[in-house]
Amino acid sequence: MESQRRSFGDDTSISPELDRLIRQRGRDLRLRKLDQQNAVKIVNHLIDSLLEFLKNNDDQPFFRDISVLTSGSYYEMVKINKPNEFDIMLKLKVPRLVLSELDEYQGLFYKIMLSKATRTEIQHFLLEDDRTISATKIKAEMYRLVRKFISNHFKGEGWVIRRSLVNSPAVTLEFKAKEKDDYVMSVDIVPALEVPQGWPQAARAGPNIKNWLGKKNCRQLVSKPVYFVPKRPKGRNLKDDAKESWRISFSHIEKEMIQYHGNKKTCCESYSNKCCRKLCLRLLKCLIEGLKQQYPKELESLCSYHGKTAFFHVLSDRVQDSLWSPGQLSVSFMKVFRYFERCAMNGSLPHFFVREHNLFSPPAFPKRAIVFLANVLTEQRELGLPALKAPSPTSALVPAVIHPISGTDSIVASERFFKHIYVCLLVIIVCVGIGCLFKK
DNA sequence: AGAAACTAAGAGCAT
DNA sequence: ATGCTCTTAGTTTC
Repeated sequence: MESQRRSFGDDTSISPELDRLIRQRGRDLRLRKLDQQNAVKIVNHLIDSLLEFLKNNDDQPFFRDISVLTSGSYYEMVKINKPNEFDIMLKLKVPRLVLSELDEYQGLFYKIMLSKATRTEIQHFLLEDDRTISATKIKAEMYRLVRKFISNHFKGEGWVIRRSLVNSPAVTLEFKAKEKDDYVMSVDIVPALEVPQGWPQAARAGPNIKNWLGKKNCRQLVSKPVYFVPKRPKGRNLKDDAKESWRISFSHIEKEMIQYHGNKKTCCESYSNKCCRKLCLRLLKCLIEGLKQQYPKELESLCSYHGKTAFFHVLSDRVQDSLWSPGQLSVSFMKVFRYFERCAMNGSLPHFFVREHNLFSPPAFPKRAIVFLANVLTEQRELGLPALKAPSPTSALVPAVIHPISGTDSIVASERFFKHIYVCLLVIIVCVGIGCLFKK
């Protein structure tokens, strides 16, 4: 009995050293105010100018009527180490839409059509049927506009547009300071369609937050619109619909849940009722980054969104504010960690809003990677979380942006590119070889 | 549309 | 280390 409790979910066994490590690391992860000031000056200038450019641009009226939705960890206030990644969603005004879920993707990817024919500006972004909104066309135009903006207004100011990746919804801008090579920032700009007319069927049940945030807040959140970003599922040989597909995004809901995270309204209102929920998420993000750095190949499909999702599941189950008091930091973090570990062991991490979609299912997350992750997490726990110790401040500057919406590491695509080259070379060599044989 | 009010969190200082 | 205030950035509201 005793030993069984120890091997499952027993959190009483946190050693003083582990407790100290968790607290120390939690402090180190803070963003320095000076870094923030420097970053914000540059990034806000960029975003303000980009908005002005888009609102006044003459050649693409559809992108004139936009509004900004800041998202991602910086704007959720859970960014760790350095303020070097910013996520901006640009909401595009669209007429009434009809969504149809793509089979095989359990409610995450959709084909989006206009509910009736239109003569508004969106007509240039439709497929031949004059109804279906083309994700690739919208993304390509976003890219073209951002590139035009940079070359017209930001020449030589340190901003470079990153090569577009087929699986990412974002146009990514990178900032490199001239003097300091190591100073890198990135801004992801993601076009998004707003769908105010209720959540799609797959998410209709709503997130499991009634006990945690209360029925009233739940109703409020569920009455908000959902967004769709131009992202196609992973994999080769996609069907035509999948190539033009949109992925549902709950970034704005996630941001709100992180902001109003308490069971009681008074949570984090003053000193006396501070809680450690956000800190737990930061620590989990740190651990994930550390592991990805240590095993980049094996954990290629792992991203911070998996951690965030697990975190939400724990919050919705462990609702009492008192359980999350700062004094309970290490206990709380280990609860989150153990849940994440169990998800990996079971190969099951349901999307928080689209519950039938398992984020730990192949092909997006290969079986091998799940098994590897489960083993690595167990090992981490047994060794006292060495991955938290890894000094990552410099590594955080390596421009491997994990996008919360895209949920994939941007580096993946470039690796695939090189694989293609290898394969091509191999084929050529074999052909030449065969040719030589025949000559003989 | 822009200013004011409000919130969160880092910094600094005292204990 | 912990408690508290001040400052700044982001958001909301009018």
